[in-house]
Amino acid sequence: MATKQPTLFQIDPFLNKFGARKTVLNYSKNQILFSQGDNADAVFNILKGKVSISVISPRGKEAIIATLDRGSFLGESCLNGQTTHTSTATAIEQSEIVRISKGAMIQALHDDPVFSEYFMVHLVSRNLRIEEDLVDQLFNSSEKRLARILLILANVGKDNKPEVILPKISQEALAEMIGTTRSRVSFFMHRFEKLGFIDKHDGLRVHSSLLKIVLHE
Amino acid sequence: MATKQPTLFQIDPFLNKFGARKTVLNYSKNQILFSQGDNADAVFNILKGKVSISVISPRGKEAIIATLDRGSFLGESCLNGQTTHTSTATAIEQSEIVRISKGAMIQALHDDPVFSEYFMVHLVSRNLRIEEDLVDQLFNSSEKRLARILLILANVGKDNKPEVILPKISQEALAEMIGTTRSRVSFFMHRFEKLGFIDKHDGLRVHSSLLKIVLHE
DNA sequence: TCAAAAGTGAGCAATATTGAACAGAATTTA
DNA sequence: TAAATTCTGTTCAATATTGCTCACTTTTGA
Repeated sequence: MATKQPTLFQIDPFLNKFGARKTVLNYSKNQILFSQGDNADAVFNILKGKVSISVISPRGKEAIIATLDRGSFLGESCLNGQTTHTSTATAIEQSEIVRISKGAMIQALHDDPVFSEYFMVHLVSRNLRIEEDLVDQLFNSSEKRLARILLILANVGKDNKPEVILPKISQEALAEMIGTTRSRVSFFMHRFEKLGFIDKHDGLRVHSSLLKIVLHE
Repeated sequence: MATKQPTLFQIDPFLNKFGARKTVLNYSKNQILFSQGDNADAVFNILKGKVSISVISPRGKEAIIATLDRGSFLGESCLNGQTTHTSTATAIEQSEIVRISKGAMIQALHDDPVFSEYFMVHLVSRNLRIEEDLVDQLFNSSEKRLARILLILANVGKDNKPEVILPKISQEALAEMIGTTRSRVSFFMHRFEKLGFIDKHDGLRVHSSLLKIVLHE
């Protein structure tokens, strides 16, 4: 039976490349890696844990535009000449992160084609994922967007079990991920529960195959 | 908001790298480069013209998720192991496009660090732009999204003129870009016109500084 | 050039969504 | 453990948005 997802290769084999121009950092839950507006002069990679990327609108509304796992890069926009961060990165659990200075990153990308490819694959898949999120927003009602994000969260484990227990997540956070209000999330969660798509005995259980119905209308 | 694109160098100096594994193609207006579902085995670069990237929902709604100019790459997702295209690329005017086979692209990225950097910058800025679009969708009403897309279109010329004439574009296309209905676009265009933010004497003129008011509420 | 096709300006009822409120449940922290 | 804080379920009126329809106008292509 499918053992663990073939983790391609992690960043570890490359780490020594960066010498002193990298730092391994520990972040506790809710600690901030960088904030919207901060100077952008380094790229980060998640060795362990999870990080959310969020944006705050001028009117104070918050949106979570990504949650990233082990292996993901953050802060790549500094490679593009961006001098400040346009989003805020927050550890959502105890995390271990390596910080690579912009210079070291550029040099490594230049010198090591294997690393460069590794990084490029990350960029391309991030691109795809954001594009999907955008399409989701363009096409779907908030009910469908909620169904979709629940399915995505349920499939992180990937084993395609019929019923998956979700890591704890607040309605508020869900609302920020799909761009709606908490009351709306509450409303639909109830509907999903009544319809048997999810249930709440020890944690939140998602019945993927049923919930998929919502997506296909 | 549309980050300034310092035209770096174009792809031209790299073109000879690809030898016979590239083709320069001519597309007429509305001709399709590839369709959603097609096999993805090449990367494209726009030498001249404009291309729109669109997605069709299961229910037949269409969304335009990007319009790309000279210098942009398309179809990069094949580098990520994607075997089929998740979107459709259509020339929106007479265009000259170079098609580079996946193999040739991977090899060039591997062999030529300068080309690799050139491509990476493209990926990162595309990422930023899509992220902005997503944030826009998450935060803003359709009125603001319309204002924003008009401002982006008006700033392609970049000279920051107070009044810019827009290349012709239908309300339908605008609706597909911002994820709303044509009637909504029609409604807001009128409002903008009444308020003096745009006007329609010879083509569509956008008064950028006024229209910006809408964004800041 | 002229008919067909595409685009536009309404208007309108049915829905969807927001945003704010409030009390009770659950969780965290001192 | 108790108080403080965060979450949740639930209202509800005010808006925003959709999805149509229909009559015009403009553009396109044979």
